[in-house]
Amino acid sequence: MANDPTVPAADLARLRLAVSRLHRQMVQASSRLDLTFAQLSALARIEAHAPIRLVDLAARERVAPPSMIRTLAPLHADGLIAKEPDPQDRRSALITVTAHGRETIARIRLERSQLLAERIGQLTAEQQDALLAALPVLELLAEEPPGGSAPGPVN
Amino acid sequence: MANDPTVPAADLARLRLAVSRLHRQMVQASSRLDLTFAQLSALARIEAHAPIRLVDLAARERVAPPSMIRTLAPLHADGLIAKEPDPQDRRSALITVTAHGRETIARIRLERSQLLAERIGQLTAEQQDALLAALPVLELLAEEPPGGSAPGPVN
DNA sequence: GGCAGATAGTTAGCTAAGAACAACTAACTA
DNA sequence: TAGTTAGTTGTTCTTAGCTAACTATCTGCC
Repeated sequence: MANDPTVPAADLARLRLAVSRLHRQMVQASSRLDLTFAQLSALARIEAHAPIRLVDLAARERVAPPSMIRTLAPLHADGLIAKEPDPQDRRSALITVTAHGRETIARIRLERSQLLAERIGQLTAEQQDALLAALPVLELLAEEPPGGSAPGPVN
Repeated sequence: MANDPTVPAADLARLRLAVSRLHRQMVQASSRLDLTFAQLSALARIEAHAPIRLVDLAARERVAPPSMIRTLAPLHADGLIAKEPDPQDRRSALITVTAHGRETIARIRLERSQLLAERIGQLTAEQQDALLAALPVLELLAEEPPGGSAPGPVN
């Protein structure tokens, strides 16, 4: 099933540990005033796939629909996203990012990346390159379904 | 303060998103039966710095002492760690990993890495190399203090 | 045409992880 | 002896998810 195990288990453990510690650090560093990580992730997903229905969004984020509702509620209340009626199906709404939402995403990304930018800026050029080279791979791992089979239409 | 900004803000945002999504995926994939991420992180830290006092461990993990106590309680109850009296200071205890603890860490790392291993095994050799090359950089980012100044003695 | 079952969105209530602060005891230190 | 430090307990909070149950709508079929 798997290829030759070029990556030993010890390195996988290191990767797991680094990711979870990095995440904790990001959580601790983020002010409690703006969007949570679940909200940012959902927002980015909406931006990438808009207009998208709630169930599809929930499926892509791999959470149950009620969880997605809770995640989106503050975004909707603050006008970062909008729900338009689906002409094909009056039960569902098509979710989009508003102009205000796009501005907010851009602003928050800048703010949040400040600290990380400073620390990455102090890495050597080689280390920065290694990070950038691995970025698409990390994104691939982060996106891909743990289940394996296709989760739904590509949209 | 920072070097030339070789890494643009957009990539930082991608990195942040990838890390948080990866973390969520790992959380979802882990069975609820064994150690949590905070526990694994603390355990790895103890392993690396044993014998270590609770306050120092808490400082290294960047949490308050009560949080660390709560994290360690099940580990102590299950005999994964041991506390020896500090001959220098009868208030404090020196925390170490027991043999049972070491076995458990090894076993859990193997189990948890199973899924990740399969998915990484399906990456191309170039992608695997990129990941491995970035691993030390990720660890550096994960370890380094967000504050900047030295947090305490090296051991 | 009309009904049975499936599906979209939602609300209510619950759980777990992870962390915080306040306050306490015991021990150390100046 | 007074103040500080190490460990601990009680209590609370936030984030992020879940299931169950409900309404409204859609769809397939007889």
